[in-house]
Amino acid sequence: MGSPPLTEPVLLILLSLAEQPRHGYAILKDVEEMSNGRVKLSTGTLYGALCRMLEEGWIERFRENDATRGRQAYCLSRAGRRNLQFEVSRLKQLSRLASMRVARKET
Amino acid sequence: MGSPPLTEPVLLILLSLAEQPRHGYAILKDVEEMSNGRVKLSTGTLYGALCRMLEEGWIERFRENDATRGRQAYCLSRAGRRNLQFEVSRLKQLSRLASMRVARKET
DNA sequence: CTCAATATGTCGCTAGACGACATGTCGATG
DNA sequence: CATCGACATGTCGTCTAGCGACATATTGAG
Repeated sequence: MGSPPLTEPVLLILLSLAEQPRHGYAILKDVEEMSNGRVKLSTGTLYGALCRMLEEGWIERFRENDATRGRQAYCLSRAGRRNLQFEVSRLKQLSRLASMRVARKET
Repeated sequence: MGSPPLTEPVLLILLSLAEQPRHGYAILKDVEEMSNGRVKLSTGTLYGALCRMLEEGWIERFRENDATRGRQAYCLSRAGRRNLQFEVSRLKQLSRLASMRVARKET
């Protein structure tokens, strides 16, 4: 369909969950690590995005056996994984195109 | 420094100007073509972004010799090109990371 | 003349990102 | 036991980018 409804924070969150189920705080740390400390998601961004993704069925709640407290983990749904794969292939295309364009006019 | 102040529309516009100077309408068409018809920038997005980029010194006005009408072209500034190169290398990194993460858990 | 394509620009709405704040648990240290 | 910092989740208000809709003007084709 249209242009990416996929913003950068959302992509990074999905990427984080692609590896393994994680709870919110772990996602925060993982995203920061993934981007070498550049992207520090605020909790506002994180939980807002998680909420939207739940509604759209990209992620699901993941019950931990020792689910003691509010500590709740999330995992990618099948739809979410498919979606992510699609977006990543798009990203690869864009990346290739961008490299070519930038390289051409080099001084 | 921080996280990408570089949104998708802005990246595509810079990429369009990286190849050659263009006026607004040509950028619109080029971006659409680059993305295989997926990304259709509205003029609101385009001129808003151009304005911001002018202010930040990423692009400059480019005088055409036959500058008859309001038709005005833009070109990348040195700072803009440097910035673009930086962002593209970042994009490549992200793309690589994303590919790995998505591939790992393949069924 | 009229219409479509070219071309530039404004305005208001909305959604997403983000900083700041609020709350609570848990383990270590004094 | 009191306290402090890391862990953990969530809300709220603001700010801004994106975008659709509208306005306008030129130009070449039919």
